[in-house]
Amino acid sequence: MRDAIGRAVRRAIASGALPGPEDAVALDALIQGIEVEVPASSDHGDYASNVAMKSSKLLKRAPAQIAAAIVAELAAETGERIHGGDGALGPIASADVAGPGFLNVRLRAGLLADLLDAMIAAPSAWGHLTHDAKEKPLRVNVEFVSANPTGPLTVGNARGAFVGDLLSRVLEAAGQEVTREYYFNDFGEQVRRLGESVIALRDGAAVAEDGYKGDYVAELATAIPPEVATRASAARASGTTNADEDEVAVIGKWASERIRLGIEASLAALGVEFDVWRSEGSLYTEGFVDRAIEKLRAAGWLEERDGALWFKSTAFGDDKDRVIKKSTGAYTYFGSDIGYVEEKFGRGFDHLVYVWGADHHGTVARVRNAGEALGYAKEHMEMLLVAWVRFVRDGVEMSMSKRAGTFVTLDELLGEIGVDSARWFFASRSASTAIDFDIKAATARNSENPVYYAQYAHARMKSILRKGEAEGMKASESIGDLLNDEAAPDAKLARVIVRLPEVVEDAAAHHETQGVTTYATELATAFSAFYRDAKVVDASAAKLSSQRLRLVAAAATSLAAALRLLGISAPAEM
RNA sequence: GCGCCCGUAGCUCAGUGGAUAGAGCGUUAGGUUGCGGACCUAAAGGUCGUGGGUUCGAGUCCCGCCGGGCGCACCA
Repeated sequence: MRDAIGRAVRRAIASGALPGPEDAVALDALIQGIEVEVPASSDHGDYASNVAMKSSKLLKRAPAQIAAAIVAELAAETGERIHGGDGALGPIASADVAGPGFLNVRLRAGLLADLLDAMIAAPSAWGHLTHDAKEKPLRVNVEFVSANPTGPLTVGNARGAFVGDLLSRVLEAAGQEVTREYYFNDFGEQVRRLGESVIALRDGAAVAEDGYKGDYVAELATAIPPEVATRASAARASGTTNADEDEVAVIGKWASERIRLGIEASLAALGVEFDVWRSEGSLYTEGFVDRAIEKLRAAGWLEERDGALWFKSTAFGDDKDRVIKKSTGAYTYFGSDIGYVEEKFGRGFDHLVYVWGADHHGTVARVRNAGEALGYAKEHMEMLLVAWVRFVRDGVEMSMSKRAGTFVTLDELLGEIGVDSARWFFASRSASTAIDFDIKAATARNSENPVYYAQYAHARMKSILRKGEAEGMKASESIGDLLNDEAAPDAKLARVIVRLPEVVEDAAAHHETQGVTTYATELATAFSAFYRDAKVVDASAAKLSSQRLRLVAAAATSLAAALRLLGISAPAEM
């Protein structure tokens, strides 16, 4: 639709109906940015655009005049294909000018039927945007969770896990090639502290003040396999002072890998699976950090000061310069981050997304600055900051202290509320908003919880299809004339069904999934209204029944596709 | 003090500079002989924190203020 209007604008200018602008670049930007929306009231047509008002200044004509010229061109438009469909789709039925210059467009009734038929012909592709085959898909790296494996994931990690996975799914649906990546620290202070804590408990000693004290540490202490214990005692006997080889290192490394496997299992239970697990240590052993530093040094972005190595981040607008290598000779996390940027782009990604907790916002500027200094464009390094979640039960905030041992693990939470509920909850809220998660409301298996509303509608659609089958009815081969009456319940439902591709496009463009949950709810609501007003399985009206069975099948396909996009199950029965 | 995020209905939250600001829950009043009542219809409920500005048009963009969250290390 956007394209159709854009072409109409260009043709109107080419034909002299509208004056050409002096600024061709501005015209391109205008056409690129044409906004098309589904009006709140159907009196305003199926689609509306404000392009005439937007372009008024640039084209030096009154909005109404511009809109009229576009309408004339649209009337001539034929063979328009929208929604990325392959079929030969019909033209726009009518377009008119309203109010201060809104362009209101109505689709030919047959178009809706064509769209539905095309969709049913390829149900598995529904909700996935098609692309020009010549166009190479964007390669995107989405790094998320990335919690260090020194303890099980807690509910605090839940939002990042879902947000990252949901974003990945939406980008994939939009035709991008996504790599899901988990970055973790398998060496250094935290892992040593973990090793020390496990050793202390193994030996019946007290855990140090800054050590890890959760129950899982005690379990680790009793689960050290013989092979690891042998290596540990050998390391101790050798009396080595090498922090990479001593007993603490051996035990710490084993414990953290074991925890990491537990994390992997927890995430898999949420339907979150990673393509790449990248350890921080490997960035050093494989030389990425050194190479990145040499690259920065050669470009003049480094400076020795007070015995430490600094990156001149202020040259890129940061508040202060940042240390890469401390005067002790040890690298900072920032050093790893720099090596990692180099490593990721080296793998050929076009775009990097980091899903970080809101507490990381202080590091956004420095990492992007370093990326720019390494020669990569800032706009290809995107940090998605995920806001805090307060977990609330009966109106009381649950305390979440690792030190006090009162934290709730992700496994516990999901055991209580279910993956579908949790996914819906996070998908329906924007990542940047701090939210309250009411565990009681999320647990309720009733109308308080919108995810069940959508799933219920799907189960009922499937139930109708089963009933039709049981009565020997078959869905018709095409939707036929079922949708000719625009005011009938059938056409109303169909208009909602076909909107999914636009919803996916918007979600991918904005990196937000709320639109998908809204769509699922709207489709479920539209189906409820249809269900109330139209009888599907009716032995006395065979043709109508078979057409409606086809319509219901299309509704089920679209609702299931929307839910699948969110990683939520679409049950046939509940 | 500086920076980032946020403030929308009683509650939890949507809202792409556009037409009458929406949804779910909660409240109130109704509905089902027909395929799943985990349902449907309707009503009440809003100075979009606040004061300016930009714009033909601002919940949306800009500035100030108020309130909340999170950061401001040669920590990890």
